[in-house]
Order: sequence, then structure tokens, then C-alpha cells
Amino acid sequence: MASPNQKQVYDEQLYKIRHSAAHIMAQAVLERFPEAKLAIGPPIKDGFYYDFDLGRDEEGKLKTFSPEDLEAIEKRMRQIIAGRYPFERRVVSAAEARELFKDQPYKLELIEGLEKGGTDEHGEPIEGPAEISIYKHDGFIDLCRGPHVEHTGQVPADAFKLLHVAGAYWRGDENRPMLQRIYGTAWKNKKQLKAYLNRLEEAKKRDHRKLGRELDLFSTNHEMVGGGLILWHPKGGLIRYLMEEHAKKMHLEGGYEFVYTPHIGRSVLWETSGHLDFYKENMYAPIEIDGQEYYLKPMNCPFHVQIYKSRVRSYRDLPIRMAEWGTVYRYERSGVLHGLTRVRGFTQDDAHLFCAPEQMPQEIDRVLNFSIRLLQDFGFQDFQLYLSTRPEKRVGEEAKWDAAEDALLEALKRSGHPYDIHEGDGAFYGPKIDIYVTDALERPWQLSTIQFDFNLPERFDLTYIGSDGQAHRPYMIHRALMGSMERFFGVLIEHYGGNFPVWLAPVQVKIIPITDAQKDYAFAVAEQLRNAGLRVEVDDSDSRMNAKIRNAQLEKIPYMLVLGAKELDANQVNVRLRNGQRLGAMAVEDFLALVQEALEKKIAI
RNA sequence: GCCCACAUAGCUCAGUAGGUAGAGCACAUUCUUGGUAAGAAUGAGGUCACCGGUUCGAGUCCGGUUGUGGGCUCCA
Repeated sequence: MASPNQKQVYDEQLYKIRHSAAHIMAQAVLERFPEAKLAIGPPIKDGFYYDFDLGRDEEGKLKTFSPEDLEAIEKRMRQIIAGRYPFERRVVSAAEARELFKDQPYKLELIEGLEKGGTDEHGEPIEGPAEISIYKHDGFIDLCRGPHVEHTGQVPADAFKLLHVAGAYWRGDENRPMLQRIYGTAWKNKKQLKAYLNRLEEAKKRDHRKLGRELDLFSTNHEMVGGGLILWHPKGGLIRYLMEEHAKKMHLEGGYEFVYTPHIGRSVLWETSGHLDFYKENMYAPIEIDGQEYYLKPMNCPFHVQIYKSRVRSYRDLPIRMAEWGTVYRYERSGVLHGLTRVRGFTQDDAHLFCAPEQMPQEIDRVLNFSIRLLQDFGFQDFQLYLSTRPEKRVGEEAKWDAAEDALLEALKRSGHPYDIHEGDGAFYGPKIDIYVTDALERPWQLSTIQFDFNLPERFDLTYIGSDGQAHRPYMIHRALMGSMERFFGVLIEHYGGNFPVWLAPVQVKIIPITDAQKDYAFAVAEQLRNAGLRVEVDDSDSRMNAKIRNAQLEKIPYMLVLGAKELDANQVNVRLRNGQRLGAMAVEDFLALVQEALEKKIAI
């Protein structure tokens, strides 16, 4: 699936540089490992990669690249670049291509795909049969559509770097051979490379797992608790409380009604919903008691459906917007767990909309705008929207798919945000809109999802009585806007780099008395600020002021109030911001006004 | 689940050719009362992830297990 992360590189020159760098790397690898089989080596966002099959050693273990190999390969690449060998393109027949690559089984498979049409040399789908072309430089030949730079010297020797080795399946299929992939990054000049490496560094500093520990926000304990299960510490818990409080308030104002449902349900529920057929491998094993099997819920939908079904519904009741902060458990494969962003137990800001067909377009508009407003409140500015349309295997009437896709598309157009369409990428039970936000480092994250469900209304036989006195099938729309509290928190931590906006900062003000003589004054000011609703701590340790400031800085507390003899005499506070800025001495009332503004505007200083 | 790498104090890491463990920070006690990012002393903290093997002897070498990290696959 194409997320924005994997999108093609649009800059023509960068594309050529990266693609050419991949070829040069393949040449260097072949020289060092003559028996290596080449797979594919495309340019990607920020760089390129190439997949190789190095075969197996005597013990049958896959041969791999060592860090020394990478160094040697990179060194050899620079020599090839210095050689300024021209890239020469030639169109060949399928037969000739097969002869050229007779020792390269993966290339032969690609040639077959090109000949038959339908896929290009990277295995990506294309229209019709493709022209088969090869590119040659310095004796190295690769099956390739191009384009490339004119000669190897045009790949800047000081603007690329091999980053790491990873395993990757041939054609992304876990049943096919595991290949060794070398990732590299390549840019037009040294400055760009440096900027990119800096961005990687910055991303590392903002890693929510690192900040989560440093700021004492959350932890996991794989030995005692289990992987993918999050322990929210007091400071993280407070932020979550504030996030939820704000979002829930918006939901109430937006016409949602809150419900609560259990964490487990009988197997018949999950049989009826179909989850035991198509989702079982992601569910925790059943709990058996009194001869009944109960499953931990992986989703809230079936429970909400039961609430809908608890009485006869009239068209006058619709739309129903049923919301729940629902905690679900999904058995994710061990290798995919990652900090807060991929976990096994999480709480969705879940809701289900039940509406009549004529209400549906309006409901879509409404929920899309609601989502964007909510995300904007958390400091996200840039949105990329994706519509995923009907896949080949699907349930539901064509007319409903038509109407739903149409409504989603129209809502996207009206939203005013950039959007794209992923043809055939919808779930089998309905089309959907996914909203990606761009964070402070311009990385995309998927948060909101708005999905039609044509499956559950049928399976549970949902109806409402229309004005004609007849039973009708309602539309059911599933939506999670923040996604999950865990994931959203992880993204938020990285977006702000731990510098939460004042309204979310667990501690908003740290009061720093310089000597014990100001302690009483410090506690008095703290009391005054607390009464105004602020979260305040007094650092009354016997550290020096410098150390207290440093600690408050490291805790990323927005405001520090330094109180010495001068402030005590003048009945003032001396304000320092966490960005190092010093606002000087002012009356407590003036400071409060300052904070009030930051709170209202939800700004991060 | 698959490929690779890694696993030493709460955290970040050292541990040189195998000879029964170190630093900084954090923590505790004491001294220090100091104007915008670290004042000082002392102390407490580890069966070197776990199991097995080689060896007179294993944090160090070998195998396995578990976990973590980077990827792949998956992500209703």
C-alpha cells in the first residue's frame, strides 16, 4: 500500500542520481560477491536501495552483508563514480534480455513480467506490455527503464551514504525468498546530505520512546507485563486526561452520545460479526468459563451494533452518533510492535454513525470537518487525505458502494485539503477516507480513519422504520479520529519533541526560589497560581538556582519563575521560558494574563 | 512470523589477549544559601537477560531461549 512515505520521488535529477547510485552499488556488490543474484534497486524517498540474494553458507544459513562489506562497497562506489563511466541505454528483445541475464533468476522473472505486460522492472503494475531496456556502465548491465544520469561522475561522491542492511522478501511476499537489502541515501550535494542526516538525528532526539522515558510519560515492561502493553505514568496520564477531556467535550458539542461496553463478549457475538472468520489470527485466545467462550474485543463495533438493536429505531432517531473511548486488544505479530505507535492493547476514540441514505453525504462532510478541527487543536496544520475505493473482493450492493464513494469524494473536494485516491484499497466491507497529518519534521502519520461498513448491518440485520412504515437498512460508518490514545500520544510527543503546548504540559510552571529566604514566598505564589487553575511545582531542593533551571529545562516545563530577594521585595516573579527567553520581572497578575493567552491559543512556546 | 544487529547498575555507556565488574548521571546522607542550563563530599545500587556447552577458570568463546532495535510482511 502506498503511503505518502513511499511515494515516488518527483525531482527528476534526484531520481536519476538515486537510481544511478543503486546501479553503481549493485556493480560494487557483484564485484565483491560474484555469486550474488540481483533483485531490484529503485530510488525511494530520501535515497535508494537494492535487494540481493547472496545465497547460503555451508550450514544453510543466509549469507549477509557485514558492516565491513558496506564500508568496502561504499569505497568502491566512489571509485566507480570517479571513473565517470557513461550510462548507455539500449532496447533489447525479450530473448536477448533472457540471454544477458541467464544467471540472474530474479531478473528473468522480471523479464517475463515485462514481456507479458502488466508489471515494470520493479514489479510495479503498469498498463500493457513494456519495452525492455537495459542500462550499461563500466561493464555492469542492469535491466532498467531509466532514466539515469549521463555518467557515473554525475552521482555526487560526497552526497551519498550507505545506511544499513535489512531483510526484505522478494516481491514483498513472505512466502518468497528473503533477500538482503542495502539502504542508501543520495542527494544533489553535500549540504543536502548533511541536512538529511541532521533530520535523522533530530528524529532520533524526538523519538517518543526516548522522550517517554526521559520525561517520565510512559513505559512498557515486557518481562512482567508483556510487549505492546502500555503503562501510562502520572505525567503521561495527565496529558491523556487532557487530550480526552478536550476531545470528549468536542464530541458532545458535535452531537455524539457516549456509551460504554465490556472488554469481553461471547463467541456467538464474534461469529455473527464475522470476526472469528476473518480476524481470528489477530484476536487473543478465548477465555472459557461455564462452558462458554468469551473473547477479548479487538473492536467495539459489535457492541455498538447491539445497542442500536436494543430497540426499534425510527428514521426520526437518525442519525445516531455513538461514541466510546473503547479499549481493544489485538494480537499483533511480535516483530511489528513499536513504542506507542504499534501496540497490542489500545484505546480508540471510536464512534459509529448510523444514518438514513439521504443523511449520509451530510454526515460524511460533518465528520470529515470535525476530524480536521480536532486535529488542528492538537497543533497539526498540514493534512493529506486519501480515499480508498472498492477492492475486488467485497460485500455490499454496488449502488451503496457508488453512493458511499461518491459522498466521500465530494467531501474530500469540499474539504479544501489535498487528497489522493487509492483505487481498490478499501476494506472488503466498505470504502474509507484516511487522514494523514504532517508533523514538525514533515513526516506523515495516519491518524483518522472514516470507513463505511456494509457488512455488519447485514450480518446483524440492522433496520430502522422509515416514514413509509417499512423497515430500511441504515448506513453504518465507523470512525476513529485520533486513532488511538496510544498512537496519538506517540505522534504528539514527536511532533512537539516533548515541548508540549501550555494547555497540555503536565507541569506548566516551575517556581525556583533562589535561597531558603524565598521559600515561603514561592509557596504563596504557587498557591495563587494553582487557584487560577495552573499546574505548578516549587523546586525547594537545596540545589543552586542554576541547577534548578537546568532541571526545569530538561523537564521541558514552559515557564520558570525565578524568585530572589528582589522579586520578594517587589512582590513580583521573574519569568524565564523553556526556550531560554527571559521576560524579566512582572506582577503575578501579568504573568497569569500571559499564560491565559497561551492556554486559549493552545500555543507551544 | 522472517533477515540482521544488540542485551553489563534506574538511565547512558566503558570493560583491553578468557583470571570472579567500572564511570558519569539519577538516588540517599551531609556540607553549601548560590541571580538564569550542572557547587562539593560520602554512601548505597549489578547472581554482567536466561539456559546449556568449552575451559582449572566465562561479562568475555560456542549453541539455544527470551527480549529489544533496524528492516520486511502485516495493519479492520
